[in-house]
Amino acid sequence: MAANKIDDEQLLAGLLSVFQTHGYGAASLSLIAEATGLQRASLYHRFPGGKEQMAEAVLEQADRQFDECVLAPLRSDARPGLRVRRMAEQLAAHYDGGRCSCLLETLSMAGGPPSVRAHVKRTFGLWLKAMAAVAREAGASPAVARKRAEDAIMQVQGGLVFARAARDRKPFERVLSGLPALLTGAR
Amino acid sequence: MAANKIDDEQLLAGLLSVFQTHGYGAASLSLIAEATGLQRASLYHRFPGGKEQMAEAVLEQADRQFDECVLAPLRSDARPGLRVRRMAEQLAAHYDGGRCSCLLETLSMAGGPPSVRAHVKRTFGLWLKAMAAVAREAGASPAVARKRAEDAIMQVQGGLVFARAARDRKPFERVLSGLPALLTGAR
DNA sequence: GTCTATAGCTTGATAGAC
DNA sequence: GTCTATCAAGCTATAGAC
Repeated sequence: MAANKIDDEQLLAGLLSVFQTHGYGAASLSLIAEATGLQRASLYHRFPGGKEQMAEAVLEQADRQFDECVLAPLRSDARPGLRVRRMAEQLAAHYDGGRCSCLLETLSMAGGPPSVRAHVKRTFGLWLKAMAAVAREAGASPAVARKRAEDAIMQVQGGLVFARAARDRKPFERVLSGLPALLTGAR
Repeated sequence: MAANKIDDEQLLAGLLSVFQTHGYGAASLSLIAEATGLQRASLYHRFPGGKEQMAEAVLEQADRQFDECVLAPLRSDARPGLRVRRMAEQLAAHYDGGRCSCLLETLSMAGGPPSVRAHVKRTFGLWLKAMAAVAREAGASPAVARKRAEDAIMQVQGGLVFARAARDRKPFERVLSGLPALLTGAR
């Protein structure tokens, strides 16, 4: 088993940065080759399914990373407010304080293959469920918990769009610090 | 002055739909030609500056439309809560209940020319200012008014991203109906 | 003002040397 | 496993007929 010149971690990091910033349609193999350090033909050796498979791989990696880093704190045995605060800290790191766009946002744009859009929808559902579970533990009814989780996702996504479009990351940071109160229903 | 086969309104509507759904980088001239009913070469006659000028034109049109339809209700002499409710109704129509992405969101992605990204930032500023003015009239301090306006924009943008990515428009509708209370500070 | 035709480049993807 | 070379198709943009 000949060693890969570029290991999977580097490869997926390059793929992530390109899909995250350009979306599916505008992510060209030239951009990906540049970001990963591999030639286009080498990318097809690692991903025979082409660009679609590359996007799938980066979504799977993002799922794992998101679960291990961002959602993991939600499953601790601390009190709900503290758990959410830790998730917010992980979110801040994950999105580099608002400097990065969300992969789910950019890959949900028109032009991508149905499999990719379906994956994005599914991942959104997992995130929603994890946050609603904490809201429930904080005392909310199922309906209210879901509503709070939806609000949390919308505020995070909106904060990221605002940061990118208005080039002002402060509101995003404010959203993150407000998440514990939002999800637990604290005043 | 020979009559245009496609009038400016149709032309800009086609441009809008393409840039809105695909962003700048993935908006190809073929897609634009198909959406507008003009051949690629004819598009260059109307927009000698090419794709960049097309994006600028659609942003200018969007600014006008946004000001005339969405922001106009904010300048009426009704009480603040009612003004915001009318804006929310216009927003619902503008984004077709969450079926459309926001042009400002898609054009703020990487890959577009600096002039386009600068225009997007400026338009965000106008929107922010208009909503902050209503919040002030409802009794908020300048700082609080700005914060409320930022929250409103983030929730709307987040709601649109959620609708597209999770394919669920309900939370976006809920955001719109909550805007009057959010901006006026009502409980 | 719109069209057909075309230039020159880039795209996604493949073949084959090493 | 990665590379260079290549393909057909797509791209942005231009030239010139009508």
